[in-house]
Amino acid sequence: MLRISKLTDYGTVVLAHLAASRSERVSANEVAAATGLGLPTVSKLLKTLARSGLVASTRGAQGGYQLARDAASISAADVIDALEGPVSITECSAHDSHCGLEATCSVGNAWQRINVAIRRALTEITLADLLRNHLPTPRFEFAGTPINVESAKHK
Amino acid sequence: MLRISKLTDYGTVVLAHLAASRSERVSANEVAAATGLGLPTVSKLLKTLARSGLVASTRGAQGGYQLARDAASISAADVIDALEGPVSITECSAHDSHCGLEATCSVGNAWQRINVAIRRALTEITLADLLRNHLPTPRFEFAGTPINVESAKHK
DNA sequence: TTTAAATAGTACTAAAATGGTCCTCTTTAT
DNA sequence: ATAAAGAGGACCATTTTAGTACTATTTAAA
Repeated sequence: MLRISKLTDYGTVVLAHLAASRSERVSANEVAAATGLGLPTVSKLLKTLARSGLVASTRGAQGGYQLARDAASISAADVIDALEGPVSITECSAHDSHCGLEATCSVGNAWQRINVAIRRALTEITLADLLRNHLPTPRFEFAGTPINVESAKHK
Repeated sequence: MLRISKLTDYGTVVLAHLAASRSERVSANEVAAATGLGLPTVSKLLKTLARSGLVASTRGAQGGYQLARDAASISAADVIDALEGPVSITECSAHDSHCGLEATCSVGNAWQRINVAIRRALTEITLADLLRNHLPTPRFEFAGTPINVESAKHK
């Protein structure tokens, strides 16, 4: 449910690597090698992240990428926005015939509010948080069945 | 970003209609007519919702559906779980070669925490909330550009 | 007891999103 | 000049999603 795309997930990994290489310029190649992701994929991600201003790029030989701002001021919401675009939680195909006059629009409104709530949560977590994560991994219930965090984590 | 599927959205509409028809048994046909959604789609949704226990079904002539419990005790999280299954926010294709020893796993952990936060938000909003929604529709910024709520709502 | 109105379950198909790769162009240090 | 980078697309395969259809089962009512 409500999952972010694999690309966004990878994007976080890439950004985390940049954050770890404190302000030193890193090439896409190096990032790929360090993270184990494919070069074309990493390259694509970095290009997108550069276009949306999260990383700064330097072209030419000895070029590369670095975080455009401090890791503490890049939120999870920023990353998602950059890689998945500002699409709202509901899409609403909006065929004119659909959605009579009843409770329907109310529902749309409610999803918007949910959206705001989620967004707040995403804004509160920064890249810096992602790095200092020697917190105990919380075990939590998910739809009744407990999720095995191991299998959900990057291996 | 982070959007729920159209089906889940429709599911909410369907549930809202059931909630509005206070405990009277409603057939899939009636729901379809009332909401403007296609009968096969509504039918499929109701079957799924029944299987996951959110609605109770009665078979045979004069049969139909009704909410299994009070609208106030059905959360948005319940609806999403029922219609999209308990998939975590990150999928993590987990090819063994990927994800070196570095910051990667940290990232996974962080997404899990984000997941918890989102889940809390989703659990706090109930079907009952979805119904009493004559709240002013909030206009809010989304990734810099203000979202036109009209186009995001059901039309 | 037959019939028709319903749901249950599942399979299938078309369309859209996603992930991943590749190619060409531009920039720049050496 | 050359080679090492990034910029920007185009492209295709795979998966997901949405929607439909079909068959079986249940049950109220004629």
